[in-house]
Order: sequence, then C-alpha cells, then structure tokens
Amino acid sequence: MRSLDDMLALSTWTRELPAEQLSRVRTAIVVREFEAGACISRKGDPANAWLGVIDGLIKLHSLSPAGKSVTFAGIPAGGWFAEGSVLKGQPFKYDIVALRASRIAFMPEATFRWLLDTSIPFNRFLLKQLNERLGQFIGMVEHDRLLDPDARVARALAALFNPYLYPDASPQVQISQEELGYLAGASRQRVNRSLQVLGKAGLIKVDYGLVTVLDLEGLQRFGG
Amino acid sequence: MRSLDDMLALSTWTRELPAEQLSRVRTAIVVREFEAGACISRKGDPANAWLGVIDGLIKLHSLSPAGKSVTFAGIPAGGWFAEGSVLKGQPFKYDIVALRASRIAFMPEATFRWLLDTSIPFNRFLLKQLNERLGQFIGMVEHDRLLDPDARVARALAALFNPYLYPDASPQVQISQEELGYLAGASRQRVNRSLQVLGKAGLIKVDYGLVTVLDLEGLQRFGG
DNA sequence: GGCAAAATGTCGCTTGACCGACACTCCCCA
DNA sequence: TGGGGAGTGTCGGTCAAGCGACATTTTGCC
Repeated sequence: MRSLDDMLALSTWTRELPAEQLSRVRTAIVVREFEAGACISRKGDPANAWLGVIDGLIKLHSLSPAGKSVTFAGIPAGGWFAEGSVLKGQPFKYDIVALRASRIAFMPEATFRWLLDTSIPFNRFLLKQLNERLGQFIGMVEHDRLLDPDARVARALAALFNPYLYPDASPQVQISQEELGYLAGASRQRVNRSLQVLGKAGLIKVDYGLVTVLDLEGLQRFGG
Repeated sequence: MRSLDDMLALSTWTRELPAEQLSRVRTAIVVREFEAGACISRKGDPANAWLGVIDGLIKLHSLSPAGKSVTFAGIPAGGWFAEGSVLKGQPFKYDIVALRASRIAFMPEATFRWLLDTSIPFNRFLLKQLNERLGQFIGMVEHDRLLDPDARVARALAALFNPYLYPDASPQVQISQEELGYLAGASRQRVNRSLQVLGKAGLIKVDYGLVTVLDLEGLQRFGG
C-alpha cells in the first residue's frame, strides 16, 4: 500500500463507480504526509474532508480533563474514516494523530457530498461501513465490560485487522505497548503482561515496537 | 405514546414518506405485547424484523460466560432499533428484553428492505440513525474509560433521553438501580451512591423504581 | 390489612488494576 | 560507534470498585 492509486484500487467503494466519476474524485483528493506523532486534526476542528490512510498508522484519540487517554480506533493503511463527523456536519470529537510517518488522502467535503448525492453504490458502502464500525464499538463496550485485560488486548489487536474496514494484507502492526494500552483500555504494564500471555498462547509474536498476528481467529475468540 | 399510529406519527422517518407507501408499511407492521422481564429476541436469533418500541422500555443486553451482564442500550417508547443486524443479514448479537410491560412494533425484513430499495428519505434516515447510534457508542467507550462511576451513571441516564433517537417527551424513566448499573457499567451498590450524588446536585429526582430527570444538559455535562 | 417479592440503603472485605519507580534493551543517527 | 531517547520488563504500594451480606422500604396483590 504505497500510492493513492494503489489504495483506491483496494477500496471497495471505488469498485462500482463509473470511470468518469472515479477520475473526478481522484483529482479532487489531496495527499499530505505526516511524521510520527504529528497531529492530523484536533478535537473541535471542522470536519471538512473524508480521510483515508494510504500508508502508515493513525489513531482516533481523546484526552480527558484529568489527563487520561483513550484511543477509539487505530486505523492502518487502507482505512477510510471520519464519515461520521462529515455526515453530521459537526466538528471532530477526537484528535487524529499519526502514530508513525503516514500518508493521508483528503477527500474534500464537497466531493464527499457529491458522491453521496449521486452514487447509490457509495451510499450503500457508507451504510455498510457505518454499520461495521458500529459493530466494532458495540464490541468495544462489551469487551471493556465483560472481559479481562488479556482478552481485551487480544480483541483490540484483532480490531486493527478488520478485513472489511482495512483491506490490507499485512499481518504486522508497528505500535508501542503504551498505544495498545490506550486502545485496549489498560495500562502499559498490564498490556505488557497480556502480550506475553498471548505470545505464549501462540496467537502473536512480539518484537520491539512490533506485533505480528499469527492467528487472527484465535485472537478474536480469546478468553470469552 | 400509546398506539402504533401515535408512534408512527412521531417517528421522523415517516414524515417524508408518501401516503401510499406509509399505508403499505403500516399494514405490514405487526404489534406484539410483552410482559416485564419477557425476552423479545435472543442472541443468535435471526434478525428478520426492524423493531420499534410503542410503549414500555426494552434493553439490548448481553451476558458473559462468566455470568456478568452488559446493557448496550435502553430503548424507551419512540425508539426504533435493530437496523444494524437486519442490514447485515446477521443474527442478533445481543438479547432483547422487556424491562417493563411493553408493546413492540415488528416491521418485517421484507418491508424494511423494500423501503431501503425505494425510498431515498428512508436511506437518509437510516444513515443518520446509524451515525447517531455510533456517536452514542463512541461516547460509551469514552465515558467508560475516562469518567468516574458518578459521571458514567449521569451519561447513561442522559442517553435514555436522546431526543433524536427517542422522540418522546416524558422526563421520567421507570428502571431499577440494578438495570442502571448494567447500562452504566457499575454495580448496583455503586449506582445507588451515584444516584444520591446526582440527586443532591439537583440533576435528578430518585423515587422507588423511578428516576425523573430535572436537568438533562447538566446530566450530559456532569463530571467531565 | 398483610404477605411476598422486588427494590433500596449501607457496611466491610477482597481483589486486581493503576501508577510510580527503576533497570534494561533496542534503535537511530550524529 | 557511542550516546540519547524511545520502548520494554518487573516490582510493590495504593486505592477504589466489586461483591456478599443483611436490614429496611416499597409495591402489588390476594
């Protein structure tokens, strides 16, 4: 997943778009680069573009007044996001931060709305994507409430490899244990223990700043 | 909110539907009654209808293997739900339980899909409703992770009065503290303390099996 | 009116996650 | 190639939520 064209080719919503419409969209999209740790957009900023991750890894993230962090979702290469805020016409409710050097596609709101108004397939795609994401968040609430930290870490990892939302083939993700903690709702130290458990169970392989998924099905099922 | 027709009149998605289409929908809908505690549908059952709460209160609920409960959402009179499962064509991922004696409208899947295929306004409505619900669940994850139990109880209560999802005017909800615990992710005993705090803050009034909201804005803002 | 069931209010113990602390390892790059 | 910063592994104290327990209150219903 390197170029915008590669990404568009992999995105399901481009499949049923007529060539003419696709090329109009293609030229409207702006690509920007961000280095690791850079802020792509802040909570409260106007949501005036639909965003796609061409390369890298970003997170949707919120910081409480008390200084605690949550990460709502990590979005790897291949993922499109922020349709919710654009649809509502409301500012972002979270920060968007690059976890690594990343290349981001910006589809301007006007183009997004034009697609919404003219393309039935695009509407269908959005309905499915929103629904899929809703499923992920329902899952997060369920897992937060019912599962122990080991299982939560397993599900949080698995969610990074949702084949529908993120049609990328790589079984690896380059992410620190602290960031995994923000994703799974556990402290860095607790995540460390959980990764050891998952590693010994043969579900993942842990390296410095890198997790390799060996058994995605197993991760999704782990501990409950 | 007593009769099916009252409810349809209050539902936003009926507003822009042509009279002919609405009457076809109206005749397809089946109304069933459930007593308090009755199970409307179980996890794993096929999702072959879109559901509306004409009267009463129901919950979407899941039970872990370890015996712990989560309630994903409480849905009061005026709410329509389960579009996610019907859209996916997948069985329910949660139990649907009547918390009180309730009257439920069942719109058959075929009718639902027919609306989806023929009515642009209905598609718009669904997109907005899914998006709204997604916002609620993102909020739940955020609150679960960042806020203390008092504030979580406040938000869980406020969520029952979302004016977009549940266009009903009553400021009261008849629900036990134990059920509020399942909604807020706290134990019954902890909810009890939280309700006293919120009561003393003048945001709610607590009676036996009944909570009256005095300040919805205040509840939504409480503690964070 | 009175009984049973449901709901509420309160206590204290237990438990496990959080968090600070610190040593160590790994990577990048000057 | 070596120094600094980021990331990892591990310990133990602290603290708050969960939970069992039990008394009390309220309601519905015969």
